[in-house]
Amino acid sequence: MGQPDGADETAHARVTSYDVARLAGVSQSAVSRAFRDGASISPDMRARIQRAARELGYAPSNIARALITQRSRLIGVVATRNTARNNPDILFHLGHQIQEAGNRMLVFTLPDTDSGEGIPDDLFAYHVDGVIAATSLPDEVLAACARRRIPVVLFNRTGPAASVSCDHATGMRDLVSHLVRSGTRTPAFIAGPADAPVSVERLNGARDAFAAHGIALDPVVHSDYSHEGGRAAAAQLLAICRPDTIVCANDTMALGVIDACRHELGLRVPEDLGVTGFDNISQSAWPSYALTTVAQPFEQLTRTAVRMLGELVEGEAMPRERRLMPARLVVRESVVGEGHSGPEAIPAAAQERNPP
Amino acid sequence: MGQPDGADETAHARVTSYDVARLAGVSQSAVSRAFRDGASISPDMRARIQRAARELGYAPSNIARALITQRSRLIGVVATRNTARNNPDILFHLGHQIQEAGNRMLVFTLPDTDSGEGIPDDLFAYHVDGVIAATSLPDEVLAACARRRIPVVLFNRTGPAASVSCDHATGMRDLVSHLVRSGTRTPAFIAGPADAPVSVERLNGARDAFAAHGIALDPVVHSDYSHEGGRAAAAQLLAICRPDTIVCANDTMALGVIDACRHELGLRVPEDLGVTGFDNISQSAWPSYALTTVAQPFEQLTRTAVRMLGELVEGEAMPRERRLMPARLVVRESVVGEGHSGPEAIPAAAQERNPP
DNA sequence: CTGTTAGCGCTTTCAC
DNA sequence: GTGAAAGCGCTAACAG
Repeated sequence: MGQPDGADETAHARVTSYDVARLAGVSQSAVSRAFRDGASISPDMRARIQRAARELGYAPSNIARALITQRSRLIGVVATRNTARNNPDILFHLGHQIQEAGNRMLVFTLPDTDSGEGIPDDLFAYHVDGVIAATSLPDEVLAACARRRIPVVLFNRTGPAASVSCDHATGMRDLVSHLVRSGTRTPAFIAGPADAPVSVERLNGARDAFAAHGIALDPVVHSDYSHEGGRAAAAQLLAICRPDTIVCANDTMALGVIDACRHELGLRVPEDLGVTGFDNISQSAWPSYALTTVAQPFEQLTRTAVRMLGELVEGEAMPRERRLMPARLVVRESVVGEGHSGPEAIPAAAQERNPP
Repeated sequence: MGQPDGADETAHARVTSYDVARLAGVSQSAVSRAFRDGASISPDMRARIQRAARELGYAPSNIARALITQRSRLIGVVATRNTARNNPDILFHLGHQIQEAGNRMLVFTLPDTDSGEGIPDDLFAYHVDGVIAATSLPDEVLAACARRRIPVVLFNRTGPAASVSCDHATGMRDLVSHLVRSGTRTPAFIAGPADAPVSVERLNGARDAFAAHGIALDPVVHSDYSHEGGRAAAAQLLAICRPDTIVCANDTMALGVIDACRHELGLRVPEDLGVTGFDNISQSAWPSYALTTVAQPFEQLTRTAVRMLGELVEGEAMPRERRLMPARLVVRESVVGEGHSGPEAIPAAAQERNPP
């Protein structure tokens, strides 16, 4: 029960531009103009209308506006649970930057298994102005978007649409160079799901880079990007061979590998085995792990994706341009330092130090 | 002219119900009915219309529908970066469950500092049917929603609206009971930001629970929920006193405390010092930490929030009901086990493992 | 600069 | 069960 809590009990139906117009004694179009910048309206009238609007608590309806304008100011973002779990910042940054551009983020979450067949109808139902896909969308969905002139930016994957990706291959090459200089000769690889484009790129990047040094990357086992998956893969791998370094397709698995080594397999990292990751998630910097990895420039990636989509919506960009953002090697202590090897490696607090 | 297949260059304007009606040789209202369940329409006609629609690639417009129906099927979700970072699953689960109910999640991200004054206009602009707020919304915003009959569910906080929260107090009481049984006598607390409702509840819960055992919780220091913040707070705390257990307001800080102890302060956990968290994020289960904590039932919380909001939208629920979901104690190894002699047994400055 | 008119794509009475 | 007409709240084209 309780008292009516301060809020007005009268059932206000939605306040419309018409109501404001009446109160201000002007036409509806005047109200419309008062709420759009660059419309031709006298400052005087605008002020009067704004006052009336405030009095009534009026805010223009984007829904009605979308209907006539053919611009909803809605950006569809398609993501899977993996995206949310492994790179939580991505969704936040996307939302934030979409907002800064004056739009709103409409989220389409897919279970990791779902291929996304079902979403296009909903995408169209809400008249999204554009789509950012952090999931591999089926080609038919992409084609349907193209047919309706809805621009799509693929995030960290490629396909028949524009895309923004981290340059995984180059990042891997830098990492591998570092590893080889540090003495790695018998590397193994723990990949993500076999159909994850990002994992494939990283695996191929690593394999090619090692090959360029005359080193074979073997064995390669697949896992699921998770900590538990990394642990299991490490156990499986180390039961059949003894690599000097395990290169992982992402940080989360690498942390699982380190935990498996230390807590189950009785192996020291980095003395007995080097471990590397990819992403540079925040946990990798924690001193318990100090994971050597490759940083994805998340914020730059999302910013570029949002900007690119904006340009596409305005018709200012090529519909299939690919933008690659550089990755950055982050050397910490999960592999022995350069020129050293084995148990006598220097305590590597020195490694992460920035040159003056 | 236009072939029906994908690579058509003709700029298809939006396919409308009118187009479908013409192709099927029926009225627009028939098309409308064909796409709403429970409308009175013959199965025969529905089939014919669906076929025509498929041929044209027609999907009904939720935007236009919203205008007439006064139901946008849009749910606004307000979150800060903290939410995204510390509990990434929340956003995913919310999105997923909102979808299952046939709606879509429109995300409003706020910088951690922003109070959210600016968002209500946008909320109204998109005619959201309801709002889930994982941030403390100013009372005026809540009042504005109430005036417009837009139901709001507060997530893990209370205020003049319905709410769904984890029962932090009871969770803390269970944790404290466990700690006291395990020998804790001189606990300290690391809280989150002083104005974070969740942190306040957990702090008060801990303080009251310890008081019931005749134990004072002291000192209490505030930090920022982050790993780095936890590390810093631990250093600060242990410089001035030597508690036997540090209770943290969330897991992330607790992990920072553990890292600080082991890697900077030369203290063993749990032998020299017990550490506990709250949330049960995935990292807490990792063997490097094995953090004793209290699990928030994230999925249940989000599910309840979504369902409750649905009921509110349908007018089936009390507008200010509060639902509390039970937390669950998760005992791992970051505090000494029951029946073992507590940390008092160990001389304070005894251990020196990792000299700085 | 301002008002009038038409209509975005849909659902809804209301007749039939 | 089906169709005709009216209009959701707004902006765009055109007069004035």
